[in-house]
Amino acid sequence: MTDESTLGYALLGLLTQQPQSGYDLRKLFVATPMGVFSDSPGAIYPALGRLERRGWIAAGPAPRGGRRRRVYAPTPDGRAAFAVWVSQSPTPDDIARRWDVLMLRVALMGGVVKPAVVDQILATTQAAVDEYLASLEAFHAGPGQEMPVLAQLAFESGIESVRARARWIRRARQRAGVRRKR
Amino acid sequence: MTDESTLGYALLGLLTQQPQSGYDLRKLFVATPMGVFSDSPGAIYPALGRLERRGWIAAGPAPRGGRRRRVYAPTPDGRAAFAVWVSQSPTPDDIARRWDVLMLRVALMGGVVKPAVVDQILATTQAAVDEYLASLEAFHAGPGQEMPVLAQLAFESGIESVRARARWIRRARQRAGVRRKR
DNA sequence: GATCACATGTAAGAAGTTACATGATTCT
DNA sequence: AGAATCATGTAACTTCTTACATGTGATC
Repeated sequence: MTDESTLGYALLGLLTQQPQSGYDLRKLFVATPMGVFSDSPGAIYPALGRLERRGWIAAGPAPRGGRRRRVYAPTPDGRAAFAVWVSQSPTPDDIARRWDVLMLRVALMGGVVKPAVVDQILATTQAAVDEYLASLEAFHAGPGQEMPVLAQLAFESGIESVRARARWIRRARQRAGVRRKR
Repeated sequence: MTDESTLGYALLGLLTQQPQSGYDLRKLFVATPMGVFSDSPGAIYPALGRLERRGWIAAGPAPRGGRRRRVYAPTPDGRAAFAVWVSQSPTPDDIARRWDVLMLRVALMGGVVKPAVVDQILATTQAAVDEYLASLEAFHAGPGQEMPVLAQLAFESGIESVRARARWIRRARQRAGVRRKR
């Protein structure tokens, strides 16, 4: 079976936090930065259909009276699949090109994996970010010098983003750790 | 006619800088952060085909002897279409969800649009980034307080990225302006 | 002469986008 | 009653991904 899409996992994670309908989910996606993973009904409803066919979510009983609504909740299989997804160790590609997906996993992993696993993932992330940053800086100091000025500037924007991530991850590990000792 | 894809414009822009083959372009995408816009032959060659059918690029004469190579160069129509694309004024969506595309435009706009247009685009970008940042901070200080700790952290990563962009754009405008006065 | 790297491409399938369709329910 | 909005979906289209196909020139 092929992998589920990022959007599918995002929906699954939100349902893990709170059973709700496709319409509710869509409102969430429109209202928050999670909308990057698409906020159109033409993506959300088919994704919910896929999750249902996989047996990862199931719709509750149809409400008697009131509007037609399908309130989905994750099945045990769905919870397990979601736990596997959020527990993935970050790959270099996650760091360099799918940071948003990694942050989605972080945002939704609370209550799903043990604090020790969260720490582990954040530690791996820190190492990978530092390494990636070093490679970008090396490029900038070396072959990057030959690029046109505007190309260099655009590249620096990328470097600054990664620097911001490197700083963030240190704070995040502290905050996540503190919470654990409560 | 529908819009060309981001990958298509990226290829067109690179060809504007330097006529070359699909293979050369692919090497570029693999070696640089431009790879985010896809670096697989299954995307690049069809994109080149589309550009050719649009009349935006044309292949030079087949080399006699040596390997089979199709060296593409932009046509006048292609140059014009590219200039239109890079000159677009940044939309809120460009700022919030397609920053990478915006940076691609910046990286490739040198020599294609007049310095005054570059300044104009960067100024618009600065205003839009500041506004977006303010909205994120308002969310963080308000409804964001109710999110789980890890979700807050992930959100803060996004805020920090945008802060980095806000700082970057100020430096970038200076550097781009200085260059102009040379 | 065999193998490797060059260079271009195609096929199947997944998933998103936009736009439209449909009906029920609540509001005025 | 009529309009707006809730809620779910479908259809056509585009483009990407992965994997494979093909042939030629260079290299050992």
